[in-house]
Amino acid sequence: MSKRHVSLKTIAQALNVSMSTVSRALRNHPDIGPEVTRKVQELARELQYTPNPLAIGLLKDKTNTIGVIVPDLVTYFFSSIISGIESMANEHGYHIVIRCSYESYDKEKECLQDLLRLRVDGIIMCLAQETQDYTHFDTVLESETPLVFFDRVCRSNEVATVVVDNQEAARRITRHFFESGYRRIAHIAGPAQLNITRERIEGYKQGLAECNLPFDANLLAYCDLSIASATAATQQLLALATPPMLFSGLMIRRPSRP
Amino acid sequence: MSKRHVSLKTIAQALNVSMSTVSRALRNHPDIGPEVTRKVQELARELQYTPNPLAIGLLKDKTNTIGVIVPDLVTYFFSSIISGIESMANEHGYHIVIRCSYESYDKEKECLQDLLRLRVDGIIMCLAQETQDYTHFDTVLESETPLVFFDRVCRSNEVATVVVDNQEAARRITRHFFESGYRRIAHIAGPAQLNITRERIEGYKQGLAECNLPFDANLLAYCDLSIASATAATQQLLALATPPMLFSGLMIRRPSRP
DNA sequence: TTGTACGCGTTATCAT
DNA sequence: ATGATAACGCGTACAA
Repeated sequence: MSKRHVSLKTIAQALNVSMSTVSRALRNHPDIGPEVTRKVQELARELQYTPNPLAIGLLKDKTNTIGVIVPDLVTYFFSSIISGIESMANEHGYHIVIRCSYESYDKEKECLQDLLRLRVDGIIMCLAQETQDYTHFDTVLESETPLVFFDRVCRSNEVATVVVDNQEAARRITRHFFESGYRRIAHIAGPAQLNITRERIEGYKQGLAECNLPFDANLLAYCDLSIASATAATQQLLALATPPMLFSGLMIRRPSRP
Repeated sequence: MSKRHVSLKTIAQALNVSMSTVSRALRNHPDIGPEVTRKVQELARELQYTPNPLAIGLLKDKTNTIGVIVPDLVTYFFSSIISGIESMANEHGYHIVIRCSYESYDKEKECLQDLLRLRVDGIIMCLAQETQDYTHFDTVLESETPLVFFDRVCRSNEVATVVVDNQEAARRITRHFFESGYRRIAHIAGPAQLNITRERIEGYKQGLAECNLPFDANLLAYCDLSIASATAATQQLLALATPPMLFSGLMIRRPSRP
């Protein structure tokens, strides 16, 4: 018997009533007499009673826990996302358990298994860079544990994903510039082989087209995403006059087969 | 009955043995016959059985969970500390639940209560900037939940703390420079009213003394910790020749009354 | 060597 | 209006 925590039994014995009476009184069950209810609640407050979430979890098969796996805890991108998740989870009575894959495939598998073992009610994660094989998510799907990928995703017809919609973002920002009165809108792109680069350029062109602006290859610069090369590209464009900008938008994509 | 998870009962029924036999077989208890043990373990693997931590937690009054409260999840200082905690916790079979106080006193109290309610096995936290009153830690101490403060601390004779030992760090780095052959060692300090400033200056002077170097007021510059003012202070010192450096060391301080 | 029974804290069902 | 009991999943002291 743990004396560390007070339980229904503690209160029941102190008041010479049954545990079920205490349980109901605390939840304001109408069947319980007002006098008994008052006494029980008073003692509960005094003793700082809080229901044991383990017991409730066992009974209801629900932990109110969301598992979060990120490749890296320190990078601003991820820590800010964790911050958002924590905030939302909290607001809805959940708490989050953080795990880090360190961009490792093996570690990612381990984290995943650990979270399932914990009986988390759901998992939100970003794939590790190393991960090429996606079969370890079979276990998660079979367990029917809700799963959401963000940023780096896979198996997107089976799993809900949250990703930056690069094309839409580039399209919108291009239009935004146009609507703000600008007519020579440039774009600094990343490495040509990346998807995000292609998507953004596509959105950029789409935006231009929607605004009836011609596409001018001189206004499309490339960089390797390093600060130095971005600076160079900027200066190259500045020589042509108008400074370019690029924002990103966020889109939630639901699985096509739910 | 949850069909989501397989339990000892599931295996017991399938094999026509009792739950306790299964329980023991899985833990390689010597009392169980090798044949039965093999069968049980085989089926357990096949069914992907994992013990329910809620049940074990309830039984042992232990959750293997460490609660972590930080004022801010996004700042590098905190996210890197969380990363370290996660890593260590993990290595020792614990998982961590993250909560953020957003530098708010009320939120901090709330986080603390939530973690206690969760029955975490211990709490690691950094005080919110707003927090001036420290009585809300009474509850934690009474519950005998292990508590550790880091960086910003209070009630340090009752609670274990982990803080940067500014004085020792400044002393050591000063000696380090001396031992590396340098004889004119400067120091850039922060705002004069801060404790950390005083401590570092103290250590700096102590280091100089230990090396039999005279303290030269010209080699002590001040800044307000902003990049701009630190730059200015650096340039001021550079005019005098030797570029200064300042590192920090880490020390673990145990409560004086354990 | 294996099974039975109890307890951990809670809720829900069924009696009283 | 209140109490006894079962069930959630597990470990263990005790019985066989």
